[in-house]
Amino acid sequence: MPSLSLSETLHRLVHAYKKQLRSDIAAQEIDLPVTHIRALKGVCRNPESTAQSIALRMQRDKAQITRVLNELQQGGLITKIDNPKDGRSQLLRPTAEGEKIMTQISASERKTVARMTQALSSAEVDTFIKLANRISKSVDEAAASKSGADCHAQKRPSSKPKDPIGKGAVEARLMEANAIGENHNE
Amino acid sequence: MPSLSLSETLHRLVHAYKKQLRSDIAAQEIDLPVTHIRALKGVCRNPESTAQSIALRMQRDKAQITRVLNELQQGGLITKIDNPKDGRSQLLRPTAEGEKIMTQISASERKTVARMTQALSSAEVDTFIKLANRISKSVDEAAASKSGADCHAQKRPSSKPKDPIGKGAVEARLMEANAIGENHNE
DNA sequence: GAAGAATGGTTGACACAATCAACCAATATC
DNA sequence: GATATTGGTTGATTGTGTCAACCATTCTTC
Repeated sequence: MPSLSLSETLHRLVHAYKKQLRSDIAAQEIDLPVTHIRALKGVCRNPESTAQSIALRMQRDKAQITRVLNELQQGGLITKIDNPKDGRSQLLRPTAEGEKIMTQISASERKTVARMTQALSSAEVDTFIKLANRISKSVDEAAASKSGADCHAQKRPSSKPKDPIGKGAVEARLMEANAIGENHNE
Repeated sequence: MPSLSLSETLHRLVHAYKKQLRSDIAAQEIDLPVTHIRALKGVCRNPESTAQSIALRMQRDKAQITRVLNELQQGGLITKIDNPKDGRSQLLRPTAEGEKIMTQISASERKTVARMTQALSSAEVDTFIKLANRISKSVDEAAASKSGADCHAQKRPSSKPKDPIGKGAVEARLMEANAIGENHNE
């Protein structure tokens, strides 16, 4: 069993990452919690975002997202405009200030990612991301099919798409958070 | 199919993992937060553990560890016995109850890890862990080398600026030595 | 062997993160 | 039109992480 330290590995990794990112962000005099940053990033990536779409994308509780978005709005980083298609929701747009902050954040994150991956080749980073995503996917599927099913069979809908990736694009993709405007759960 | 950024990948991964683990743990009617579980694990693994050694191993603040350990003690899962070698510290030992719980937790964790890695070969898991550890190490080293230059601490007396959006350059100073060189691979 | 630094541990305070339940208003469905 | 559903909000609560102040013991050094 070579995998007993997987959980420790994960905790350490994320702890190190968050700390580093916060440090890099703070160094730019941007004082935003990580969750806010992620949400802002989501808003900037997709001009049609709503609270719901952000919550879905981040896989977080909508209550949490609501609060984060309201704080971003209060801080003047995003605006909400009434959704003409649905009176219940508002479309989220970054303000000029929000775009500016986003630019700085992106720089910080690039820096963070560069530090994290400095000891790895592009191919290794690529491998890591692929493996991590496969792990996440397994967990999500296990959770989705948890009730009742004896689930000794894999719920994988069909063949696992191999997701071919050009090796040259690895660095770029590190920052391309959201190619996921498309929903990714079938 | 979407290839996420490294940061999103990490967030999703850990979120998925924690959720799954909590679910598996709860299924055994064990009501312990993840951090408590990790601490208990640390105590069980090393019969000579102290609060300090646990904090170091988990790379967490000693204040947090103190509280977790006290709660574990209150819950009757561990005991503290005076350290004959050092009047300041106590050695931590699991109680019989603690050992029992630990056994159940281990089973849950094995299950969780099995789910997470069901789509991976053991070689891939191994690769993943190694890459993750190298990343963590890079971050730790970056943090360690950075501290000591700038970083003037700043305290915030009282007010509750529930508006985190602002500027207020709050420096995140890192002290916390590392000594993470320990390789524990079982 | 006493002054002072360093260490192990505790406590208070607080910010961030996550989750659940109740709820309102607009939509959709019938 | 009654009803269920959905997007979003709010309150409450728990967990997680961090900093600072502090006490007692131990170590250092003179």
